[in-house]
Amino acid sequence: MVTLKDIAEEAHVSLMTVSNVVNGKHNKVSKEKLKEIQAILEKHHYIQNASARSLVKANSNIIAIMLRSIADENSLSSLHNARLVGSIVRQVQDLGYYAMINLVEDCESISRSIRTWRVQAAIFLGMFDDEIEQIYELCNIPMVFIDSYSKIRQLSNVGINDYKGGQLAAEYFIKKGHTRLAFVSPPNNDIGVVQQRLKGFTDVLAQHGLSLDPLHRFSVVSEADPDQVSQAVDQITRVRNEITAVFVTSDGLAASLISGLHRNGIHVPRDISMIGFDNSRISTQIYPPLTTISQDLELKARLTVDTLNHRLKNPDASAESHVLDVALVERESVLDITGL
Amino acid sequence: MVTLKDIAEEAHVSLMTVSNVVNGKHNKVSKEKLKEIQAILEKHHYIQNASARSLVKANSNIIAIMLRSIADENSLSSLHNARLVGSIVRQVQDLGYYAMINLVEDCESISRSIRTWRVQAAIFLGMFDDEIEQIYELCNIPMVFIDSYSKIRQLSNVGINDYKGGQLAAEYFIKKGHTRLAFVSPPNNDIGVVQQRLKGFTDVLAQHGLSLDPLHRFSVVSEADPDQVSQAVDQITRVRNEITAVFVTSDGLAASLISGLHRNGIHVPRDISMIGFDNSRISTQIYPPLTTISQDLELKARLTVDTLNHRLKNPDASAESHVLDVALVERESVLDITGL
DNA sequence: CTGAAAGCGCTTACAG
DNA sequence: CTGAAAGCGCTTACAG
Repeated sequence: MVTLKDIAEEAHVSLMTVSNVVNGKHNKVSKEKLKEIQAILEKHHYIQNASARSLVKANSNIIAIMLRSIADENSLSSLHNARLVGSIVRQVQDLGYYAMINLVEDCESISRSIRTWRVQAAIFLGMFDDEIEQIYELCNIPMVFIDSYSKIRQLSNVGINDYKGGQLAAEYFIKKGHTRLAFVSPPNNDIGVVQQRLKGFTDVLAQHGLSLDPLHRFSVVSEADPDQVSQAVDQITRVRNEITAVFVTSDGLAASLISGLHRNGIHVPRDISMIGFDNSRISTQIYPPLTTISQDLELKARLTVDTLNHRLKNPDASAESHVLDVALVERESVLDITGL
Repeated sequence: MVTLKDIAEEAHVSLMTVSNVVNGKHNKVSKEKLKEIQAILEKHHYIQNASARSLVKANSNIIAIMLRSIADENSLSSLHNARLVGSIVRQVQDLGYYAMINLVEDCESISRSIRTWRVQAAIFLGMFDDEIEQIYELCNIPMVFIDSYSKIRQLSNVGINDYKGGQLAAEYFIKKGHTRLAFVSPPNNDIGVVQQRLKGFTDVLAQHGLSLDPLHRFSVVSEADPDQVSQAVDQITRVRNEITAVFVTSDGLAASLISGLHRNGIHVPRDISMIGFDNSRISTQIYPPLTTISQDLELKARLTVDTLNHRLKNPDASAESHVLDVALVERESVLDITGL
């Protein structure tokens, strides 16, 4: 592997001069030497040793993507996470950083990999709100949490208006004549996103003198687990005559429910209407196409990485948060029953 | 940040002794000192500086995952890639390596990131066969290509029996009475996987005195692009009376086609039968549930990382390749028309 | 079992 | 504009 020293010898200059060329400090080098050194660099395909640079500069240009890993579940099997991570990696790379990806189970492992690599900034996906404070105190690097509802003030968060998402779903159902509703989500005890969507949903119901029967709230721990899904399908089937519409917090889960219900002879939207969340690709791959609450994942990824980049370039910059808008995308999974 | 030196001073021993403790060379340290040093290490939450270690050992414990990035497409928006990458990251991490993820557009960028970080091993997804030789000569580290059909002998590849997948689809269609068939895939000029599936498919047809009309082969460059998909839907719609069944090389694309055809009044399997590929989750989220060729992505990920790990632990080990089996999973997207 | 020396490849800070 | 010195935090190779 060619080093600065090798190049310096061949160019009959000091190592420092080559370093200046490599690092673009061209004003510190005479025009002739610059050209000559660049040619030699090119000829030998010189590539900087990131470890050496990282060691002396005490930073690494690595941005870590931390994915909470839940038991055996594949963290990238969710449509939302997969697309988001794909997009984040692209942004990270486009800004000249390296993307390291970590599946994390506890705070200890987060801090270990941040510190061992002197990771410069970190992005957190799927963390529980109560862990965030702990993480935040662990390492003093710029961090952005995605979709968190932690109460810590100094924290950068990029999320969406989940509350509005819930509102939109409820308003749309009501507009279409639905008053007996159900709600399906991951268990919401520790997930702010779910709590907010639920709150937006029930607040609108309340404004219309309606309410969500606790018996019509169903939870699915892992939407990748067929048993969990079919259990939810059975629960909905059992109350089919008590409800006319279901709000589901992810399109993937909604799709699974629709196909499960179909097997039980319950057709969407004929027998039950449904609204999903995310506007994932699957919402147009199924029949009926799914009415859903859309969010802009590319923008989410871009704001996340831009925020970190900004803070890395301006150490004094304070933490900033972003709340992205959501919108209802009308398709065909909700039946208009106002006429009935 | 606490260093070996700090620990050494506090323990009144040399830096070397602490290093031996940290690296588990416990036989080189007396029992008493060992305990004492471990306690101090623990107390200060010592974490090794990976850059320093990497610099002197000329390796990094980083395994790079190289994803071919195609224009604007999100490389993780494909169900297959997302799940595979999720699984690979888990395996990499479980074996004590770090996962760096790179979207690559050209060979240059591959070599740059491998060399700058002294990446120890690399995994390639979605590479074109003709680039592989070039990549292979670029860096002398263990590499595994996934789903490649490069002719280079020394190369480690982990793939599936695509040819058999094609055979299974054709045999099943024929068994169900289908003789006028279509084939939908990405453009297959440079993708071995597609070529093999097609060859398996047409070879079986030939054995039965049948053939695939070139006019019934459709290609979709990016299944994430709605325009591309609806173009394929229109093409199929136009020949609907000439065919009774379609073999599609991915479940995601099959799902999109089914829903697109549905909008054109063509129902699967009533009007057209369909077989997909991968047995992705979506195959059971749609209606009708998709008959498909299944492959084991978890195993694929495990073999990939195990192969690399083996070669890293045994520098003399030669490149090994794996071809995983596939199987047809029967669901409801193929109509039995033998009686008609 | 223990440690002093040299060096991995680079940058910072300084002197010319 | 140019370069000699020191050091980032660690490991290897060797001497005791």
